[in-house]
Amino acid sequence: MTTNKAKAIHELFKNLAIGIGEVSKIVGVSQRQLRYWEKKGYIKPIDDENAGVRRYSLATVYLIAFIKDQLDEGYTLAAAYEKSKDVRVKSKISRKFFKHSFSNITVTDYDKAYGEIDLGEIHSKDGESRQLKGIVDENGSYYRIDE
DNA sequence: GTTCTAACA
DNA sequence: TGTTAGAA
Repeated sequence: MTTNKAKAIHELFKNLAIGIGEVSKIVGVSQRQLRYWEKKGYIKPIDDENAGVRRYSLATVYLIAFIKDQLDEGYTLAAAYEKSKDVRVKSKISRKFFKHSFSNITVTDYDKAYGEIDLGEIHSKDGESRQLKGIVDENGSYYRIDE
């Protein structure tokens, strides 16, 4: 796939929006609740030029679904929202960390999906530089340090 | 037919 | 929070 195509699809997803009725029906949260959550500042509809109707981004729909799940598990709305913020930052940290690490994967067995992931350099106090590898092979998955 | 706000249950 | 009214 060309990067242009990938970008176009990314744009498409970014611009996807669904109305309150459908969100309510799909996620199982009443429209009343959605408007209430908005008033409390937990969710925000897409800034729409033709004001009058709420439209939610895909990301917001996922947030709504997450909050709904937490609510079903007994958390309060406030607690559910705090938790959503927590997973949001942690995901972001994860992405930032792995983004630069997973570029180098060597396949050692295509059929069995074995390989070695270059996780980057290890800077030890003795000044030595070593490579950290994530290995997936017949022994499972584990780390290995290469000289 | 859908969504809006506001108000009452 | 559900539901309903009346308007857009």
